[in-house]
Amino acid sequence: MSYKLSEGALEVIMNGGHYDKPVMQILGNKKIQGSGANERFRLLVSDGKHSLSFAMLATQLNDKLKTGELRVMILLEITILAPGSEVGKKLGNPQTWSEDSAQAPAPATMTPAPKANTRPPPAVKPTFNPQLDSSMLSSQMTHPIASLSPYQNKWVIKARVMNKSGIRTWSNARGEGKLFSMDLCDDSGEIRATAFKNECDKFYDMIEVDKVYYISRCILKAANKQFTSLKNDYEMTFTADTVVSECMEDASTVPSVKFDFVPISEIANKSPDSLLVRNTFTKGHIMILDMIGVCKSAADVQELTAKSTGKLLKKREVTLVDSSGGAGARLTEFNGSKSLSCLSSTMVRLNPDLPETHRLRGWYDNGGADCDIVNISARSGAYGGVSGEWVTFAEAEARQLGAGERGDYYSLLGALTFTFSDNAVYKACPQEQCNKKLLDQENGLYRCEKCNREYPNYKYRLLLGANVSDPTGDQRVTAFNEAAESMLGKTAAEIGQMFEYDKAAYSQLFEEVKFKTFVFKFRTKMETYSDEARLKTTVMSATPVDYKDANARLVKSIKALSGVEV
DNA sequence: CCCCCCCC
Repeated sequence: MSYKLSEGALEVIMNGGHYDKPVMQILGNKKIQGSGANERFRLLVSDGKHSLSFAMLATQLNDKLKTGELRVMILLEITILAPGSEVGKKLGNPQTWSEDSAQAPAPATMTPAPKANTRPPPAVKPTFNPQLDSSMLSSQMTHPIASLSPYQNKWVIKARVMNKSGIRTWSNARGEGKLFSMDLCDDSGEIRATAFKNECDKFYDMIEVDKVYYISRCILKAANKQFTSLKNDYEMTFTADTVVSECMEDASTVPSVKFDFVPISEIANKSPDSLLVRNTFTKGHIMILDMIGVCKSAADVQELTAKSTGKLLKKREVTLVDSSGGAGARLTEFNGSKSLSCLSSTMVRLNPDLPETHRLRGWYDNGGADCDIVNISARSGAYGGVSGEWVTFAEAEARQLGAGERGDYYSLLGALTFTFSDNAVYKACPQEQCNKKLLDQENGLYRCEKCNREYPNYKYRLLLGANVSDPTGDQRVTAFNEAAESMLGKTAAEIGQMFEYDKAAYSQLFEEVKFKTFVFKFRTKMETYSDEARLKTTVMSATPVDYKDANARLVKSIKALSGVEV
């Protein structure tokens, strides 16, 4: 049996023409990406005259590839005329198809399958010119960003610059250089583009945020998901051939940046752990979000040195009120205090012309400025720490509180299950700032090792060991003077007197406080004693329970857990 | 080819 291929059909198709029901030979195939629904195969096809490897069996590109400069051949439907095992050989002597190999122009449309000996008709004027320059670009021939892949390098996108970084330089073992990057979007999707060295110089000034550009001839590669929160599996790199041209006509079809503003009140309830992006630099989880707010106050610029890198840093704290703004700020939590940080990718826009801005301005100017604001960055007490939030022992453990360098602070509603009366009170140095335990010289004088002095007098101080329980667990804690006074309900002086003169009352006191409930503020830190790591938890304060407040918290957590209004 | 996102 002989096989008739549609000789010349590839040339017609690749020049933008139409060829009805071409007969081709499939010389090979390659799985190119994805799996499941994204599975896609690239075929090497031959019409006997030319062969072409840019043929894809695709689904999602079908409706998107409406452009005139069809460079990828998409096989929508094929009928197998004969299996390869039967054909057994490559038909004809196909040459790899390229623009240059198309000598003759073809008509834009060519219907029924040509007879075997018909010479292919002349091709239409190529729509894609190797000497492409920006003046040739127009909306008529653009590709959706979502269709870009490393397997197809002849494309033009019409994209809006959402975001542009500053120029950054680097120097490492592999060399040095500079770069800037930008995030581009169109109505199909978004992609990160990076311009290195020469291209950095060439395009940096030209690229402006919010403008729309035609861009072509970049290299595409897989995006490293660790470093981007954009929804694209690929990212692009500018090359020496890259062409960028500002779109001067109607750009309204290209969407502008879409913000998904998170109100501050919602940020309060968000945890950076409900991660959108895993931050590999700090081993923690970060959440990237958009917010819009009125800057109510701004602190001076502070200079500090990063502990980890020794790098000199600058920071400036600003207070934003009400709803939320900016783009891609980083949510962090430090001892319960929430804050947003700007990343290098963060775009800060002043008075953006958005409905949300006007709404916020209206709110602020009409009393919002004077509103009582819940400060979600507040740290409780003088110690820093939890912003009023109560955690349980189970949560404290789950959050690994205390594992860090500096220790963590948290509040907890719990009961004293045991207090250790032994050595709970001691004679301390009478000096105001010195609370060192005195050594009894047995001669009416007491020696302070710290002050290197002897005193005839002393003051009583407390150092109380206790167990605290909550419904999820318990913890051995230590309470120093003031916290211990709160727990025992007596002053150190009173307790000292009891210890000296009324041992029974003293013992009774420690019995009485058993199962008393307090709101504790703890500082906890992992410490190592003879190679054994142990959590050292100190009571910073113990206050009686305000049950109205406790109830409100309970109601709030029931709501949060159940989603039901109570 | 970068890939840093820090501090209390």
